[in-house]
Amino acid sequence: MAKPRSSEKRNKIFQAGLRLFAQNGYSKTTIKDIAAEANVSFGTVFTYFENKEELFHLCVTEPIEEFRNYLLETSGILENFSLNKLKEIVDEHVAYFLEKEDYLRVIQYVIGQPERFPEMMEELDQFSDEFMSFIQDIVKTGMEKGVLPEGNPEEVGYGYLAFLMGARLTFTDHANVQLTNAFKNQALRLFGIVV
Amino acid sequence: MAKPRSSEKRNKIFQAGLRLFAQNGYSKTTIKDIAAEANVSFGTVFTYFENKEELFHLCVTEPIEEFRNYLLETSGILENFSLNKLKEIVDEHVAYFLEKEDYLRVIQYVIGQPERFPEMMEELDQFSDEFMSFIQDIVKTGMEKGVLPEGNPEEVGYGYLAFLMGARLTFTDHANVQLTNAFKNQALRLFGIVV
Amino acid sequence: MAKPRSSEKRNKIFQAGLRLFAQNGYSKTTIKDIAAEANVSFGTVFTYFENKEELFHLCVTEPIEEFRNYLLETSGILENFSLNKLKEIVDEHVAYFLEKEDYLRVIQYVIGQPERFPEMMEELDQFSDEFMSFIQDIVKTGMEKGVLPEGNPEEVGYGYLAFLMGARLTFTDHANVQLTNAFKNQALRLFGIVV
Amino acid sequence: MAKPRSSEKRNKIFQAGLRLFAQNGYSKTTIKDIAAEANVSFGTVFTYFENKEELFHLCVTEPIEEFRNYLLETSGILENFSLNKLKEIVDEHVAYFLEKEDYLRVIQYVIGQPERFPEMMEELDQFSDEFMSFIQDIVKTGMEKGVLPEGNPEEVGYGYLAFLMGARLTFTDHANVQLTNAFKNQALRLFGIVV
DNA sequence: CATGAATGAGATTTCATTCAT
DNA sequence: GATGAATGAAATCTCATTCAT
Repeated sequence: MAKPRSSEKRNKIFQAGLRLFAQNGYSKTTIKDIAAEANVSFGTVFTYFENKEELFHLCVTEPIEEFRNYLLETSGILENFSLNKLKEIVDEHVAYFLEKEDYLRVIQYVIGQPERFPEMMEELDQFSDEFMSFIQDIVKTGMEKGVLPEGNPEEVGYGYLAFLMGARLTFTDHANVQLTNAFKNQALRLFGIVV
Repeated sequence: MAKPRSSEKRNKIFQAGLRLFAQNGYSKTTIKDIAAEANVSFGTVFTYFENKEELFHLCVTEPIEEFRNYLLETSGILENFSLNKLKEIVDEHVAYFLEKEDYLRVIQYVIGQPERFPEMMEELDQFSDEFMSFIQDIVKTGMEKGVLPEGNPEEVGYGYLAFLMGARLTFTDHANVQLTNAFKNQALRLFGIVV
Repeated sequence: MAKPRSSEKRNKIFQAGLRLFAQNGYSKTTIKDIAAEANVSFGTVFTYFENKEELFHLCVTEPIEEFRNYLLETSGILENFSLNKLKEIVDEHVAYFLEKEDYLRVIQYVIGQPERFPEMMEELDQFSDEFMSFIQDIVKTGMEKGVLPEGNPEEVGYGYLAFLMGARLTFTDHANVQLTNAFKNQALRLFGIVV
Repeated sequence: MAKPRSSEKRNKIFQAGLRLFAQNGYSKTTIKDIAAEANVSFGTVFTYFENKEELFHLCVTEPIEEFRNYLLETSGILENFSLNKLKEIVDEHVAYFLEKEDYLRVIQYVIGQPERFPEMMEELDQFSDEFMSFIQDIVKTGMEKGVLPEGNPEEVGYGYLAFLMGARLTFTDHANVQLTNAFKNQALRLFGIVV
């Protein structure tokens, strides 16, 4: 049976799932917990989601689109490149990664068990390719304009993504200003900018 | 009842547990799986470990000592600092982090659920403090000797640890030479060294 | 709340229920399945039937009347008994039993669980008594007129009913001409007529 | 994991399953019920059987062998055919079918839902073919020796099997002497023997 | 020490039924 | 009357742990 795709309740359940999957992982999170967190009865979860795995799957894949829009929408940078613009973008990236703690934890959970969720891995890999390609374009443009030092754009892409993930996942202080600044500065260093 | 602390069988079970916890997380990993992976009978696991949680706990905490020794034993660097020495150390760090995939996944699992395993979190936090302090000392020394550019040593510490974790956890290619070099170069950039 | 006793929709639901109960038994058949098979919405089933058990109960008991009419209406046979008339009746019985596959499966389901549906069992028992009594009358008349060999009319009644039920329930080929003829001939043998 | 194939407990569970599946059908019978009937804890059922369906499957297929041995072992009849021998065999068949109530109910359950358990249907069909072929041989031999009247052996086979099944399934009095005799006599009539 | 049968708590999932729209 | 979202009881199955052999 087709499940309703949007409704206030569905959204509450979805957010509850995201939060709890992030906090406790997939197996430890129970449907009962999710229902309670969403202030919804047990059976209602199954009104909106076929089963636990589907809910998890959607928690992983649905936000990708938003992620894509947010992270790549700033591609105007390429036409009018400048150091300041780069700083702005990096600041936004860092802030966004630090803010999306729940979602990134869930993603990490999937990446950590690639054989278990191959379909989801593929979607995530595709997105990470897009993101790294975007970074590489920035690096290339920056080098051409003489704003960034010589370097291997691919390496910067890898390093930058790893850094953003690690920053969010390694430190669990939810929003520490000092930490945020540290990461913003260090992220710039990965582009070769030493402030 | 006191459990034997070392024996060939205990070690096989321990390694099997580490591998499977890394691959599937805590809940998905069953004692039966561990016993099979260790080529040991089901009940034998309980001969060497009180229960599943204790085994997991030990998988997280026992290797910390080795980690500590390996990562910090190179502290001779401070007395005789040079760019080449820094490069060597960074190379080793990157290589070591990439090699210890299983262990780092397990650690990440714990860090991702800080409320669930508070005791283990504390031990890990302590180690990460030590490691960052080590890095800060390097940065301070490097700046004093004019080998490293001015910067905030604390920020470098945060960024470097985040980077190492993210590098290992974001990319699942088990051992990619190209990737390894990328990470080595990028890690140096976090110290302000642009090659 | 009184439920409507007849309507096109009610009938569609009833037939759908009969078909599915016959195919999958009581527990495996869901209201959702019945609604789908009847091309009716889920809640509508409850507009016409108090609950699942009532629908099942009615599927078992409502058709008894039709069964009674069909099987016993030929009682004119007694007044004008002949071998040909017996053959006609037996042919009709066999054909009718083979045709009413769904209903007979449902009946068998109830007979197979006598403690579970005692009320329905009683109604079915009553009908089977009537039917056997009808057969016994035929046998008695046939013996008196010298058309049938000596025998125990009660035994023929038991055997004949058992045979008709078994014929329908043991062979699942829906309508096999060869099988039908076989059963017609064998049914006559139960009356002592060897063709 | 391979399950133990024989043990006192396994047998108790098996018999309990057979009894309850016969009484309540597959869906209504719960593992809890089976465990209670077998005087065994809930989880122990899963020590001996993979899951509910496997237990049911085995309840259907395991006894076939015994059935085969019992029903066909009397094939010596063909070499030394006589009316008395036929009577003996028929008596045994009737008695055996009436005795094996549980098992026959379970078989009937499967035959009634042929699409649901295709694998089991196949095994049952094979056995019923063997049995009917055995009956046909008897009829042929009996006709050749002039002991049985002319007739179609195939038809007798169909009719006889249907009759035995129906006899057991239509009447739920567990062991009624009068009924037994009725069925023995009527069964002979299917062979063309009118006593 | 080593083993694996026994146990039952706890998780997922199904589905009859209610009831507001 | 018709609909289908909401509910929670009840079923199956998993698995850590115990303990007799």
